[in-house]
Amino acid sequence: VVGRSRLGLSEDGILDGALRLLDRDGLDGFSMRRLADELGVGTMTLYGYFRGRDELLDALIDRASEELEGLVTRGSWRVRLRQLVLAMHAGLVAHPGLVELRLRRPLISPGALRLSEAAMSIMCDAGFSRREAARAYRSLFLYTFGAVAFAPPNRADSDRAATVEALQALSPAEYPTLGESATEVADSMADQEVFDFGLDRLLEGLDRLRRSRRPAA
Amino acid sequence: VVGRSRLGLSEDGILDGALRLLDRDGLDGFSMRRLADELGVGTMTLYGYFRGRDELLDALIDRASEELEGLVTRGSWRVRLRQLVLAMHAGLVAHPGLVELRLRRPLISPGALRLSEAAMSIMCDAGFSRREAARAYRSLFLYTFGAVAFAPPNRADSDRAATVEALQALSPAEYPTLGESATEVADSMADQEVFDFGLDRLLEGLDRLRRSRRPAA
DNA sequence: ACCTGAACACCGTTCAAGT
DNA sequence: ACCTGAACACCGTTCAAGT
Repeated sequence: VVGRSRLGLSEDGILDGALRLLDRDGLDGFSMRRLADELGVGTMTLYGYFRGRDELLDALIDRASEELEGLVTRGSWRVRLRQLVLAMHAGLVAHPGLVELRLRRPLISPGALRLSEAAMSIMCDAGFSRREAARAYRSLFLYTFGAVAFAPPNRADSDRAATVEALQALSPAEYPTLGESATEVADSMADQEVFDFGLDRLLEGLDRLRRSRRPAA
Repeated sequence: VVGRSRLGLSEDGILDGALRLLDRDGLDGFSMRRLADELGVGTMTLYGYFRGRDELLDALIDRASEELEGLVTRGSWRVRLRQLVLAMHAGLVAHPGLVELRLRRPLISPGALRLSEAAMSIMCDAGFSRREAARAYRSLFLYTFGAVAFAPPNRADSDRAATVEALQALSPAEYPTLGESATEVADSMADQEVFDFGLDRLLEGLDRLRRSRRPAA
């Protein structure tokens, strides 16, 4: 289905260009006019395929979230859930612009709900109640999106440098612990393992909850 | 220090107006021209106080983050850290627009670092290494900002409704667990307690880590 | 059916000026 | 010192038209 219009245009082709533009220039650099230029068509041509900017970006999210699906492998509920969340994280990191523009709407396209289905099934099978499983997945979801939105890896080094500078400017009297921990705090801004650290704490806490409800296991 | 210029203008007065505008109309509704109108001055007047839009918004964040400081009370490290994170969450929920515009820069103003100082000192006193404490606070921070950015409470009900609709449209064959858990999943979109749930799992996981390093306690 | 330029109501910011 | 209109280079989108 590769473009059957006069100019070789199609919804998919437009979305490809949009994702390319978003990855390259960020959300700030994204505009309908620039996208049209990128595709070599008039701006208004895009409005024949999408009702407007918002609808185009929604369609982009919907399509991209289908690619987030991670291979669910064998192992304990905890191992499988961990893999699922790490796959979601990796998928988002590949396209940080998507996270930025998803702030204002819930993520409930069929593609995104595949992940929900997989996560819920892992947890319900493991003995969590449906309510616990729903809350747990929601927590993991918020943590994962927060991590990509507020600590995109491509920004890690500059954030680290800015943090060092800010910490050095503090008075040791008012900020004693931060003064002693300047290195560790700055490192945590650039540390790719921080996400895994928090994820493992969350999973540990979920495991404790599950064990307390099923003392036999 | 209430406005000493010809028009009664001051940096603080401008920031007050900016926060009011941001709370009322969201980041989409915020513009330099509208802020100037709101304040009853010419647009360019603002440029006498701030170099531009970005600097103005940065100043707004810096000032607002000082207000996040929660009263640190007595209790175990876990109780105190929990209160600190809940205070941060409540402060952000009061001004969701701030979260939106903080996406692109690290949060390292002195005001924000007060919270870091308090959290680091609680955890280091409790026996966490500086590295663990830094990672732990970073995880809590990402979780908290993610929760406000991707699940602002004022949007909870409409998100819940949209989720119910999306879940009902799914084929039970492809999404069996989600079909059974529709109520619980939809509820988790509107559930004010989801934040607390995830926070408590994180804290539980941190407690397990701490205990494993200090088997005596 | 598919595509588009012109026009409208918006932006942020530079510049040169007004008091 | 403090304030500002005009102008420039951008936006998204409506409308009326071109092929």
